[in-house]
Amino acid sequence: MSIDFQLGRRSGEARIVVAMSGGVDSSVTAALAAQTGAEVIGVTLQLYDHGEAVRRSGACCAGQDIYDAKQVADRLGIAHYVLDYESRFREGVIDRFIDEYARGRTPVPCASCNQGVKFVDLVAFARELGADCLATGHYVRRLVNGGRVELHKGADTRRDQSYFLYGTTREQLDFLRFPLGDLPKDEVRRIAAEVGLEVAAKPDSQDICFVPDGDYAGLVKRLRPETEAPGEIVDLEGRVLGRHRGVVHFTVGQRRGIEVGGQKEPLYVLRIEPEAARIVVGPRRALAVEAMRVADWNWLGEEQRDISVKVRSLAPPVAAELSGEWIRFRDAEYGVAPGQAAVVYDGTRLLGGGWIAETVAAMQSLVDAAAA
RNA sequence: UGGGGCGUCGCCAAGUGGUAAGGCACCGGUUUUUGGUACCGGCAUUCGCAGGUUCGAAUCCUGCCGCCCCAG
Repeated sequence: MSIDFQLGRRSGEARIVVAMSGGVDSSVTAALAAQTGAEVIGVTLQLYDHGEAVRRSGACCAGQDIYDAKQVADRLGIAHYVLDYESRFREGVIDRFIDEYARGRTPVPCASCNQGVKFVDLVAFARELGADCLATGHYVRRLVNGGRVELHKGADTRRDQSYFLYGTTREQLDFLRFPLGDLPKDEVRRIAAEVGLEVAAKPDSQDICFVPDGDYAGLVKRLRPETEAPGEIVDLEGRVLGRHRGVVHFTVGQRRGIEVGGQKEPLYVLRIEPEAARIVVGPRRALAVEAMRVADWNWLGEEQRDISVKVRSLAPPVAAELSGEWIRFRDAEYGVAPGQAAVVYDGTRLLGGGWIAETVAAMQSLVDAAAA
């Protein structure tokens, strides 16, 4: 297995910085970099610390994972640094995450992490080291098309991570490399085993890395107690259907956990009103959204109206029309939650994206009735 | 305390003699580097209680308890 890092110079003279989380993917990335003959420097970010060594499988960037990264670096015979980015991670990712929930929105911490700590701070550090590129283990592809650098989905569509990387700028993209983008996951694991990496069988990371037990609500509540203020659950007509134990527990589009029974059809969260500590619920058809406004755009493409867009990491992109900061879905989309990322594609190419700021219900009459 | 109606899983609700549908909620699992969604599976040996009739009752009879409505 040999990967061309497209460095524009003989690999023996090149220097590659690899972001190493301690997982399989970034470890294989480091291995592939080392195979080119370039000087490779592994960098692991310490992003948070839950006190003692966190032996939680599926986490990253703390305790055990830092140790794992160092082991891999040792085996590969490459330099390895651990950078303390805890305060930056707290401000750029964790605090933002908490604030968003307090606003009744649903954040995507992995996206803010990539577009902040990883692709701003770490890129800057790699440049300071005089590196020719920063390589990461993300499943996305960087393609050069007629002198233009493009970001595409990973070849293994089930593993594609482009959704979380929509905020990557052109300058960052010039400097970044994603050697796993063309590989299927099992091939990456096979390489890890072949090279003899201890992490070859390590479980994939999942959930929010800085929430040790999956209880993200607990974290939010500690810093923003108002998010656990009990309140009313109302329908679109304002009828009180029940009570809830804090807006922090809800996301637009959510079905389970509302705990209101006796209905003919399931209820979904339609809207969160944090000031009133109120949750508005309704049937699935009331969840239909025909358009959304997207804020804080990052754009890598050219002028284009007909696009496809993802409003969540899973689920395939859907056809839509782009007009300014507004996106209009061709068919109604369900469960569009403010705070999530809207990521725009043309085929496999990622054109850009931003945060979902507001949505327009397809069944406007229902919303108007609620406001009256 | 005259008349009428009702009481089936947490909620709603089929079922009127043949051996307890379904929906909602809830629980578990699958999927997944966000939250969710979706999908799959689980969920009343028992029908307000106590007797009785019957080969057999949630379904028929009797009594009691509780609730609702109308009339006082």
